[in-house]
Amino acid sequence: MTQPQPAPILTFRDEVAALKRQRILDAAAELFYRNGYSNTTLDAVGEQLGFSKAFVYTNYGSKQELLAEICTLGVTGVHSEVGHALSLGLETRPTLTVLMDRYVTAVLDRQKYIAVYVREEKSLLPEDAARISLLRRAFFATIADFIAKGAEEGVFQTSDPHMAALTLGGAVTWSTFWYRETGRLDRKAIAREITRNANRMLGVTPGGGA
Amino acid sequence: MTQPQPAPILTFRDEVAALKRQRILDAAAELFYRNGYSNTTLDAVGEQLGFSKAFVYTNYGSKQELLAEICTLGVTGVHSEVGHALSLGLETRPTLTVLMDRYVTAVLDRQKYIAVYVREEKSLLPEDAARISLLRRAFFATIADFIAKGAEEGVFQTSDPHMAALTLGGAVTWSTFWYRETGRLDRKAIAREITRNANRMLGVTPGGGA
DNA sequence: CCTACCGATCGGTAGG
DNA sequence: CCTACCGATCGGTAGG
Repeated sequence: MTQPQPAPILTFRDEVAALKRQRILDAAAELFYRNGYSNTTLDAVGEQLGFSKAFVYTNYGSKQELLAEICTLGVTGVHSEVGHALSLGLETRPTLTVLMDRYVTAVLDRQKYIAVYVREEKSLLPEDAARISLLRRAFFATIADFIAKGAEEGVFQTSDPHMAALTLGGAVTWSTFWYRETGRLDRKAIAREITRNANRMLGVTPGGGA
Repeated sequence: MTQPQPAPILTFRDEVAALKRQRILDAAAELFYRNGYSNTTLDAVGEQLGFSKAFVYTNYGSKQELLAEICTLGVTGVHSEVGHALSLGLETRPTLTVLMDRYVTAVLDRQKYIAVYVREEKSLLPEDAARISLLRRAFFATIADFIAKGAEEGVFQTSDPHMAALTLGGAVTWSTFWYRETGRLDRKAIAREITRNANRMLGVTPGGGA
C-alpha cells in the first residue's frame, strides 16, 4: 500500500523545488511591480517570504534570472491562452470575440508580470531581452495575422491591419497599468468592454451575422 | 547703439541657463530611454554633452529632479496640445479627429519623455509621483469627459465612455514603445491611422455628417 | 538556509 | 566647471 515508488519521490522533490521557485517568483514580481526592479533588494524578496536572501540564491542564480523568468512567463502565458482561442475552429467573427476576451483576461491574470516586463526590459541581460523580444514578436504576429486574414475575407474593416493590431495590443497592455482589484469593473467586465471596442473598431457590428 | 540694457542682460543669462537645462534634459531622457533610469549614471549624462558630472549638478539638484522634470514636461506638453484641439470650437465629430491626431502627434513628439514616465514612475520621489499623477489624471479626465459628452449627444457609440477613453489612451501611449524613426509609417501616418481606428471604435463613420 | 562579509558602483560634494 | 573623494547601498558568496 505504501511501497516505495521511485518516480513519486523524485516528483516530490521537484514539487517542493517548483513550489519554492513559484513563491519566490510571485514575491519578486509583487515587489518589482510595487517598487521597481532596481529599487527592490533580494533581501526584501527573502524577507517577504520569511527567509533571508540566501534562500533566494539557493533557488535562483541571480536577480536578473528572476526578472527574466517573470518576463518570459508573462509573455508565454498570454500567448498560450490566446493560441487556444485561435485553435477552436470558430468563424472569424466569433473568434475575434473569444480571442480578445481571452487576451484581456490572460493579461490581467498576469498583470504584475506583464507590467514588470514592459517597465524593466532595459534591466534584462541583452540575451534575455533579445530572446523574450522574439517571443513577444511571435505573439504579436499571430494577432496581426488574424486581423489581416479577417480583413482579406472582408469581415474586418481596416485600412491597415498591422496598425489595428498595434492599437488593440496597446489598449490591452495598457490595462496592466491602471487595473486595480478594487476598481469599478472586474476583469470579466473589462474584458467584455475592450472586446466590444475591438469589434466596433474593426467594423463588426453586434447584429452583423456571418 | 550698444547701450547697456538691464533686461536683455538678465534675459541672456536666463537663455543660457535654459539652454543648458534643456540640453541636459534631452541627454538624460535619451539615456534613460535607451538604458533605463537606474542603469544610467550622471557621469554618462555629463559625458554625452562633453562635460563632467559636475556640469549636471550645477544645473540640476539631483538625479531625481531630472527624472521629475522629464515626466512633468511629457505630461503637461501633451495635455496642452490636446487642450488646443478642444478649444477650437468645432463640432463633436471633427473635434474627435483633430483631438486624436494631435494627441498621437504630441505623444510621439515627446516619445522618450513619455516612455520614461511610464517606465520609471516608481523611481520618482513619492511627492513628485503624486503631483505628476494628478496632472496625468486631469489630462485623462478631459479625454474621458469629451467622449462622455459625445456619447450623451448620441454622436459616439459606446457602452462605457470611461473604458473607451482608457482603450484609446492605451493605444496612443503604447506607440511610445514601438515607434521608431525608421519604421514603416511616419508620425503623420501613424496619427492618421490611430485616429481612423478611434472614429470607427466610437461608431463615427467617414460619411456620417453632423 | 543563515550570518557575516566582500567588492563594485555611483549619487552627491568639497575644494579649487 | 573639474578632480578627487566620500559614503551608502546591495548583489553575490564563503563558511558553516
